This record gives sequence, structure tokens and C-alpha cells, in this order.
Amino acid sequence: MSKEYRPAEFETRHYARWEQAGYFAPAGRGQPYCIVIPPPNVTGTLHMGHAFGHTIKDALTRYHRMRGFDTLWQPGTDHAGIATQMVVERLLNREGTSRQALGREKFVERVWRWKEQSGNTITAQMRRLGDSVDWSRDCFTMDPRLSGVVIEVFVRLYDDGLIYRGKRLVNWDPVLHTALSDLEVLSSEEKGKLWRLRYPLADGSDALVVATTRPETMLGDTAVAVHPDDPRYRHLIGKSVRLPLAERVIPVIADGEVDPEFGTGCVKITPGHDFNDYDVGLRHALPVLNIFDADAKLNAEVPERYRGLDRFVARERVVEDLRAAGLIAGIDDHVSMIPRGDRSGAILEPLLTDQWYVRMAPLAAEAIAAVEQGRVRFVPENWSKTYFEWMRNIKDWCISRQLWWGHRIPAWYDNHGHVYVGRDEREVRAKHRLGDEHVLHQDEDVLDTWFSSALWPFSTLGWPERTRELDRYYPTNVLVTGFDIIFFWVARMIMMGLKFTGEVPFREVYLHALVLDHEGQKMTKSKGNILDPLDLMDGVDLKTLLAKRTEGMMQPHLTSRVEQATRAEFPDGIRAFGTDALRLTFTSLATTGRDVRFDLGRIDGYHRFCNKIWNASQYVFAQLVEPEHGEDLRYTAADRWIRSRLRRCIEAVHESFKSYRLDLVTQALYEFTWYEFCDWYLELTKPVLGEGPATAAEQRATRATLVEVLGALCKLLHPLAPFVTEELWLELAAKTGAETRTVMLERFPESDDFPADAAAETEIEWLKSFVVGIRQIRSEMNLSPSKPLPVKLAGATAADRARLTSLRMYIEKLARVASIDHVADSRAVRGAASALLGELHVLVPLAGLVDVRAEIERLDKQLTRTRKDLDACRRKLDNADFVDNAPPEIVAKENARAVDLGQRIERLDLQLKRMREIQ
RNA sequence: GGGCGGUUAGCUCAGUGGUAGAGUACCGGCUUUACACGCCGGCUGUCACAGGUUCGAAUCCUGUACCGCCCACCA
Repeated sequence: MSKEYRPAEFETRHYARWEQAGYFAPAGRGQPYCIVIPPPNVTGTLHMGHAFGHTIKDALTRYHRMRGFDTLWQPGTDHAGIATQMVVERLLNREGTSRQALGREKFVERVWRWKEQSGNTITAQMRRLGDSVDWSRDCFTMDPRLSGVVIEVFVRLYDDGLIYRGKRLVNWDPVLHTALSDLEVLSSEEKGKLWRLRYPLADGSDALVVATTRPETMLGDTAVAVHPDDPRYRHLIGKSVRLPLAERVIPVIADGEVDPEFGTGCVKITPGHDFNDYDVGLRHALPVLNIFDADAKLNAEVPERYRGLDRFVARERVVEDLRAAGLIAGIDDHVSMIPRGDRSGAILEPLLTDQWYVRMAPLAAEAIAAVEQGRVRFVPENWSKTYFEWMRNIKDWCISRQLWWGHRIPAWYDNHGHVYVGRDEREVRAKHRLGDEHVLHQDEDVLDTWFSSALWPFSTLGWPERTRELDRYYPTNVLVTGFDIIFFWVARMIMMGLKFTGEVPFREVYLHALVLDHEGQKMTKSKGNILDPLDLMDGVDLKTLLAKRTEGMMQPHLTSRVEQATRAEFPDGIRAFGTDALRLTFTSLATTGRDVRFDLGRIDGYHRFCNKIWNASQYVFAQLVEPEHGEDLRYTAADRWIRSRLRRCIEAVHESFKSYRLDLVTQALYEFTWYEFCDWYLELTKPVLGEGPATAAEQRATRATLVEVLGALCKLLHPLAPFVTEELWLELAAKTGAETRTVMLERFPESDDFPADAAAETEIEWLKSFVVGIRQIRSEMNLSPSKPLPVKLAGATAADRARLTSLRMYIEKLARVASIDHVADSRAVRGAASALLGELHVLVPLAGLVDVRAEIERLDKQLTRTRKDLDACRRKLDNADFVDNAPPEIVAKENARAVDLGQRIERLDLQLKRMREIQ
């Protein structure tokens, strides 16, 4: 085993061994515990958000597995309809061909091929992260079986009247040529104009002025609306205007939704291209005119001169023509919400098309109730508000997409426009008694990716079959995911789970934060601030990192900016921190917050932590070279102390796991390992195990304690840092001859494994104060750490004397004390630096050691600080309200503190006086 | 317009009624045989602001400011 911590030497090796040995599969006994993975896009790569989530899921999984649960972490990947299709289309474009040129069948084949090649990226990354998923159950949303589940659900929802096909306005992506659901629309404020257009009245008497942000849609206007009570326009209601350019006559109608304050108080109504206007159109039975084709170019419904123009070109021409006709009444700057597709970024167009919808209200009702009743619990609880808010205002879900990659809708049409839904064409024909003379063709559309995602918890476990897995692991225990997909995924899973299994899909939803860069910016390719988890684990040189970040950037000025920022942040690239350091960083950031800024300083700190425990283990191993002779053990105070402290640490670990506070789990283990085990306990074992007065039985007990505590630490830390703990655990076992195959299947420590020992804790606390007192003197007096010091003690109680005897060897070693003498009175020692331990006055005679002035300065500083504390303390106690109202134990504590501080001051004062005398 | 977060040391973050914390950075000292990725000691804060509740507020309440996220059809 290497003397240095080099994670690259063992991380991948252990993972391969675990996987090969089948350790990730459920044990088949114990209480079931199941987590399903949020299936990542099969063609994608894992980003920092994934790595964060996966770390949490794996930690939870490993923790429960070690506690004897029958643990299943269900893996899988998602076909990610639009995203994947776009990737492959881009690829084809680069090859000089296109989806259309290939045709549907060839294209889909091509996507499958691409999936086979690049699908491994994800799984490789998951392995590198240490994810203990049951790979034997790996699946893909478009596997034949899972596709079957999609069909089954679709058909059942249709049969229950919960899926329907309808013609209405949808969010149309003119670039991708598909409908989108409301959730896939990202609206943001953008600068634009507000045009005021003059529409002449049909009778030629006057004109109305309408305000619009989209003048080109005027060619599809079928009315003009005013508020019914608007005195300016009341007299015009029921009259008509002559729509310019189109030269159509349309009515002036009254509608309460019109805001008289906005614009001119006069609205042009375009039911075919505006969601509001569509509703107005329905209310007033207006005709719906569709003036755009799939590219959002003007179609044959408009006058010749506008046909075939892109909507924005048409806008210019319409404005131009209106101006020429003197019909522009004004143009103002205006900021409005522009809807864009979340994938293409294209400005969406409301378009009247036939689409498939899921009727959500009935499904939502159940799902709301489930959360209200606590059958699903959100962690942090607050997210349930977000969930309720959306669910209570839910709208029907448009599930059809005009894509080729995805689950094709199981609906068939005959030549008369009749639609038949069924599991396949044969079933449809049989059910509706359609002979071969009826030509049927299947719907061309595919389903929204999230449709199959919504079924994930039960589809992966074998539904609709009543499989053993479904029976055993469903409902799953916890869903761990980012809050950004509460609507997309979490809510829909709850609805579908309840609908098809009668049960919630999971009992808890743990929503973790989103990972941002160190500036708090979202990590996106376009910003060039992406961090690849692999680069943090394995390291990356600056050149490669720069290439990665600027690859495929469209705008050169952005490229140089990204390059600059990257050089500034990572002047030497990123060094390899290893998986465990990355995981510990993530768990330490798993607080209740909603974003985490990823900072290299943190991962560096956890790399050091791994190094620390590695080296501590090297020390332990070095103590285990001789085979043990003899049986009896005599535990030292230090042994009993560290066990007692470990007990508390284990309690904290369990408690924090229970509340999903992995940051607190990490903190508890970090602090115990570093500050108690390494800083003190290991140092305390040195005088016992080296030359000295310790008996063989004490040495045996100490070695046993080292082994036990280190072993427990390996187990306790294993869920967070699986690799280094495995490496150390196996080495420890080799040294002690213990039988074990892996730490990951060991029993997780319980607090009762280690006895509490208040007496030992008090004793070692006393020792620590003693040692620290002398160290402080040494440091502040500028005394060399290696110089042994004589120490005089005054005011030692019987207990102090007893401890001095029993802890003598520790004091000598840790404080480098040459001699310890008792004196009757501190005044007997002329010129000494001092430390106070309760009653005990520790004196280090300074004669010839140091200058007195420094000690005076030091004492003065202490005195000032202590006086300040006492003042604050007195102020409280002098306050009658405090004494009367505060709980007695708080008052008592404060009283004791005042006494203690008072004594301290007295002694410091005395000591200071004496030093001044010498000077 | 509605909803939800955040504001604590230079930086990244814990702390949710009782003496302000960690990592990192910083200062001083150390080749003390596990570890210089270390050890020892130290420095660092009007806990955003203003009111209020309370004996006592970083912590609870109200309001304000700033930053951020989500939802929503004002053309």
C-alpha cells in the first residue's frame, strides 16, 4: 500500500470489483429500501447537478444497505425526445445531410446507433462516481418493455376519458416544428415596440386606434375589442371596421377583459395567434384565422404580397405599408414577455393544431390529497407549497410532439378521419371490427418525453405485471432530485403512480439544491462556465479545459471572454481531487438551501481530509506489525474517552441521515476524525505504545481501540467516501487478520457499540486544557516547541494530583514538560508565565527563558478579554428581570461563570503585578 | 401581479432564543519518527437595514433595501 493518498490507484479498481461481485444488487432480505434514479438523458453527460444528486442518492443507498435494508437503487436512462433528436440532427447537418433526407425509419435507426455509442458516457461517469446502482436492472425508457408500459398507460387513460385529441392553440416551435407543453415555454422580458394602428370604420366615419406588439398578426384579426363601459368607444360597439391591408370587414366587440388603461383601450383580436384572443374569440364566436404555416411564415390566408414571408419580415412590411397608408398612429418602446422554446430558444407561436392532451384535473385532485395527507412528504417541507400552487391551477397537458424520436402515439386513423386507440393495429382492428378493406395509418406523432418519465417508479419495477420487485419496492422510499423538475416530473409521477397503482410512487421527496458556479451563475455551455465532474475527480490541464469550454461557441467575442475567465479561475487547470473528495464536498453542501456555489476551496479541503485519514491509518497500521500475544486488555482513559466521543459522533450521524442533512453528517465525521481522533487520540496513543510505563495490557487495549475506532470510521464514512474507506478497511483487515470482503457490506456502526464514559471525558478534557495552556505560553512566549519546560503547580486539588499521576506520561509528551513540581503558593515562583485550569495554577518559570515584557503583554491581553467577559456576565446578573425570568439553570450557569471569571481575573491580576515587580 | 428563497469572517458556507462557528485565505512559530495535503499558536465579524416581542434576538414578528428563483394571458 502506498504511503501517500493517491486515489487514482484504487478508486476504479474497487468499483470494478464491487460490480463484478454483485454487491450492488439487493440483498433479498431485510426491510426494503428503494430509490429510483431520475433517468439522465441517454446521449448526454453527467453535469455537476447530476453528480451532486447522485452523491446524495448513493450515500443514502450505501447507508441503508449497511444498516441491513434490502436496498435497491434502480438505474436507467431517458430517451429525451427533443434533446436527443436535436443532437443527432446537428450531427447529420455536419455530415451534409438531414433528418428529412434520411426519412423517418432511417433517422430513428440512426438515433439508436448514436445511443449505443454515446449511451456509455453516462454509465461510465456513474461508475466513476461510485454509484452503487443495481446494473442488472439497468433500463431505458424506450426499451421494448418500458415502451409497452407507455402504450398500456396511454390506452387506459384514453379509455378512461383522460386522454383526448383536440384542436386548439398550442405553443408551437417554428424551428423544431413541434408543439410544446406549457412547461417547456420559457418567458422572459424582452425589449420591443408597441405600435398604434389606425383601423378605419367600415362606414368611413372615423377610425379606431388599436395598440399591438405584433403588427404582423393584424392580417389574422377577426375583431376589435373595447371595454363595454369605456365611454370613448361605447358608441362604436356593434359597428365594424375595415381591416387595412387585408381589406376585410370585422366587428367591434365589447369584452370585459379589455383594460381601458392599457395602450389605446382598443385591442385587435387575433384568435388564431394569441391565447387571450383565442378565448375572446370563443366567447364571441369569432372566426379563427390561421395565417402562419409550420415555419411561422405567412400562408395563403393573407394577401399575395405577404405570402411566404417570415413573421418578422412580414412585420416590417406590414408596418411599412400601414405607414404608407397613413395608418400608423404611433410607435412606443415597450417591454413584453416573449415566450421561447426551452430547447430551441426560438420564439414560439401560438398555433391552431390538432394535439393530444391529458385531462389533468381529476388526476391532480388525488395527487393533491396524497400530499395533504402526508402520504408523500416533501423535504424541505416548504416545497409542498410550490407543488400545491401548480397542482391547484393545473392545465391539461399537451403530450403529442411532432418528432420522430420517442414513443409513437398508439392511435390509428382511417380514411374518414376516425381515430382508434389501441395497443397495436391488430387490437384496434379486432376491437372495432375493421377488416383489411379499411386502410389504417398510425398517428405520426410521438409522446412528450416526460410522459414515460412519469411512469418511471412503477414501469422500472415491472408494472403492469405484479412482479416481485413491484410488490417489494413500490412505493419507493425517497425520490431525490432537483427542485427544478417538481412540475415536469415529481408531480406527474405522483399523479400517474396513484392512477395506475393506487399508491404513491414514493413516501418522501428530497429536493436538493442546484449547482451553480462560484459566482452564483447557472452552469451552461453558452456561458462557458461548465465544470465536468470528471475533471474534478481526475484533473484536467488548462489547455484541455479551455478547449472544452470554448468548443462550439458561436460568438468569437464570447469565446475570448470565457477563455479569460477560465484562465483567471484555473491558472493551472484543475488538479485531480479524486471521487471521495468530490463526494464529500457535495455532501457537505447538502444543506436546506436551494443553490450551492461550487468553490474549489471546498473540494481542496476535503481532499486534505482524505489525505488526513489516509495518513492516520498509516500510523495505525504501523502499530499492528507484531502479532498480539496475550488476551487481557486494560483500557486507558484515552481509550475510554475516544470511544465515548465516537458514540456521540455516531448518534449525530444517524440523526442527520434521518433528516437528510448530509452536511451535518459530513461535519460530524470530519470533526471527530480530525479534531478528536487525529489531533488528540493518536497523539495520546504514542506515549502508551512507545517506550514508557504503559503495561502490555494497556498497549493491547490501545491497539484494539485504534483498530476499532478506525474500523468504525471506515464504515461511518463509507456512504460518503466509498473508495478511500474501502482501501483502508481492507488494509486494516489484512493487518488484523479479520475476515471481510468489503466494507460496503459491513454492518453500519450504532452508538451502542461504544460506551459513554463521562469520567474519561472529564479527565481528557482536563488534560487537553493543561496541554493547550502550556502550548499557548510556549507559542506566545516564543519558546521553541522542542525545548522541554519545567512546570510548577500551585493550588492543585486532590483530583488534580491524581490526574497528574495518571496522565503524567501524556503531559510530558504532548506538552514537552521536563519536570512538574508542586509549590504551596504561586507567589513562591518568581517570574513565571502562567495558565489557569480552574483552581489549578500552572506556572512556567521564565528565568532565563524569555523576556518579562512579553509575558506582561500576554497577561494584559488575557486580563482585558476576561474583564470584558465578566462585565457582560455581571450586567446580566445585575438585571433583576434576567434573574427573575430566565430559566434557573441559565441563571446558575451565568452565576458560576461570573465566579470563575472573577477568580481568573484575580489571579491574572496577581500574576501581572508580580511580573511588573520583576521588571 | 402572485409566490418562494437568500443577505453571518476576504471567499464558500454551518448556526434558528442563552458567551458568534467551520473550511479556505491571512499572520507568527515548528524537519515533534502518520500526515508540510502537516503540527502548534494567533488574527478576522455593527450576523443587510429599521422597528417590535423578550430578562435576553444572528435566531421570533413587522417593514425596508438589495440579490436570486418560480408562476401568471395585459395586447
